Amino acid sequence: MRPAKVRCLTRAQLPSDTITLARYLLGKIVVRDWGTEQASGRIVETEAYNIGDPAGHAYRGMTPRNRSLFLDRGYAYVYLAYGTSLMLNVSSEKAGIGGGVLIRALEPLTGIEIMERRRGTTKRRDLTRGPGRLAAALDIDRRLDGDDLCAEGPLWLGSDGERVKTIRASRRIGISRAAHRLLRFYVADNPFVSGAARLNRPPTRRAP
DNA sequence: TTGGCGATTGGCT
DNA sequence: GCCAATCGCCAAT
Repeated sequence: MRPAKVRCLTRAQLPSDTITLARYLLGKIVVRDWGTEQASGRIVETEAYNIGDPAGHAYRGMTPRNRSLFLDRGYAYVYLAYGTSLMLNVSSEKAGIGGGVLIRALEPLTGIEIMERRRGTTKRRDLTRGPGRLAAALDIDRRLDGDDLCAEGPLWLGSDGERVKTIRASRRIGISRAAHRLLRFYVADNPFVSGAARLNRPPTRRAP
């Protein structure tokens, strides 16, 4: 059976609220197109950085770096973290309002060999598990900042109709402000989700 | 002009 | 689990 056709998401399909979008994007597909070849992966983990979030890059207003977060929803915001790792975000609010969804992990779908080459490993599970890793695998850098993800250009968002079964939430990874908020979303029991195992278990009730 | 600080990763103990 | 690498950003000087 051939894989289902991947259709580009339209801007109208995207929820115009950061947290709703972060959940909506789980199960959707990131496609990287170099013209002669292509690679893609299914989104299995996201984090929401919504309006008024002190952990979000948009919190202090627009700057040269973060201006893409203030575009209409569905545009790429790409930045370098720690001087070593590039991060892919999807702008998530109306034009003029800053918000974004960080894509934290993908399940590799196509173009596996390209991603293996770019990552210097053939360990399938490590190819796109983690935001810096998936950006490296897909050759995503600041040149793609501001790219329209709702158009079939070098980088776009698609769907093959697949729906994720169970979405779980946790604290976000690697931040200190608003750290308790449950704004990280991931597909339950998916091996390509990043983060420590204890973050990826179902919520447990506190002992009495 | 400068210095502190990350939405991480990979290597080593 | 701990920690160094590495560098662009930006608030404050």
